[in-house]
Amino acid sequence: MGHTQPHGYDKYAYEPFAVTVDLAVLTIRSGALHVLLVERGQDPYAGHWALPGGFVEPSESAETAARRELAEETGLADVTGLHLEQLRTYSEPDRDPRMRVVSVAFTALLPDAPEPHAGSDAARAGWLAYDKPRPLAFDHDRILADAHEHVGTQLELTCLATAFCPAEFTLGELQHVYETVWGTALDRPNFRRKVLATPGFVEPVPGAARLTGGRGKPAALYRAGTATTLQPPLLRPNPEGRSA
Amino acid sequence: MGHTQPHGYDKYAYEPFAVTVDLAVLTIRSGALHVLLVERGQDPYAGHWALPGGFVEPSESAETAARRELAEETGLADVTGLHLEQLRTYSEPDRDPRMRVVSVAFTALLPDAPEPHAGSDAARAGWLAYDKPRPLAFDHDRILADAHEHVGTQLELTCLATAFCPAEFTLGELQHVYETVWGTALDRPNFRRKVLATPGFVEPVPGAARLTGGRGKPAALYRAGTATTLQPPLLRPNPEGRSA
DNA sequence: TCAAAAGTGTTGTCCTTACACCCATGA
DNA sequence: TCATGGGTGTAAGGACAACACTTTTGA
Repeated sequence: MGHTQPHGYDKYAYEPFAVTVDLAVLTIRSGALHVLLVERGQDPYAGHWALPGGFVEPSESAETAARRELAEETGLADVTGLHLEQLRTYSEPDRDPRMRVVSVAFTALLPDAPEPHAGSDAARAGWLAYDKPRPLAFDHDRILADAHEHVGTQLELTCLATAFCPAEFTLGELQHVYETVWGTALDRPNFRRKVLATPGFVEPVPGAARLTGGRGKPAALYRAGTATTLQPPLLRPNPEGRSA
Repeated sequence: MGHTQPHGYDKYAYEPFAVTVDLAVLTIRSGALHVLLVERGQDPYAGHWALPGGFVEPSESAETAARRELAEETGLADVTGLHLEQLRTYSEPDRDPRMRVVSVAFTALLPDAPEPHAGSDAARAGWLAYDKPRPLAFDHDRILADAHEHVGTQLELTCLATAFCPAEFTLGELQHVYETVWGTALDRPNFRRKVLATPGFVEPVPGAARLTGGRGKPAALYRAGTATTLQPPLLRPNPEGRSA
């Protein structure tokens, strides 16, 4: 911004850039990772699934636009508290065949999954299992993969996992978040100790317990704590590469 | 991209967005962290220091534009191998008083510091000590702070530190990178063991040694290895918050 | 009484830390 | 011979992995 300006201040000297947001909205449904997708109603990629998103309006920041789109697509009344995080920006010149589109991608994590409504441009909208619905329109496969990788890394380093859980949750549910996103099983005793040993990760709800699935011993309930970072980190069992 | 399009395909229906890149180019000079800055020649912020950057051209991705700007600003002939990483995108509507500018910010790390040339729009360009030159123009203070934080976190998790070093370096120099970016002292024996115990972090240059500053025992030389991630991470001594 | 899920205990291994100490070089 | 920086050794403490085991519920 404000640097070398090839042709002075003529705002229309160049082919304009469109700026959009794309949202990788993740949730856990019936024990599996799901992603919010819309089915495109028009070309290009008519009939393909795509990430929800839309244009940044003149008075908005990308973050504001993302939150507005999230509210519109999920039908959630209050998205102010939801975890929304910028992923990265995709700007390859040919990523949209119609014109030059630069897209700021976000990840959002939801505790449970209200049914979405289809927007103006979309034929359908819904939660689809993470593994299934490829290929997506445009470069959305890559964006979604980047989002998954990013969330996986964030689980190692931060207390983000609680964003997938409702206000009160059991440690088993929290562990299930990790196992679902990472695709690996964790040792329950060790996970439990690690979480409880991290100050501010979770705080107990006194006296409360929940019967989980009707089977087994009732589990104590916890709320998300105030801490944001995990020190030391909670590393994935499979020592596989991280990008970031 | 390709989602709800309020007014069809009229590319000029809206006030256009300008898309730029901003570069936080960091290096270590005489033992201190330095950042590449340009002094603005025109309003707004004439006479203020700012991060180098410029417009993304119609045929470029943001990454390509960033690499081009880096080459132009530093005068380096070959920037293909240099470490360049997308930081995040800044899109607040009022961040440039002239028009709507969305900027994709990058971090770049350089081993040594060739003197930069001032560009067309800039009065001067140069390496300034990281702590000194505030406030910068626009929201560049925040971008620079985010870049610093990001690099600090990357040093914990990846083998990125070698990007600050020349092709052959001593372990003392590598340790100095950590100490400079983090602002903390590290225990030399432990640092040494940690680095050497990580396969692919560094590889020894057989038989080579360098007299460091003319004083002390000559140090063995190492080259950057092929590994990219640190497993397990090399945590900062001061357990202070990370953002991400 | 059994299956299922929560929760506790224990042990060995690895990593980290905080040191003490020796080595090679220039002044 | 001293200051300076490189390099090795070591013992204590913490974190983690693996596993056995107990508890509490519904069927």
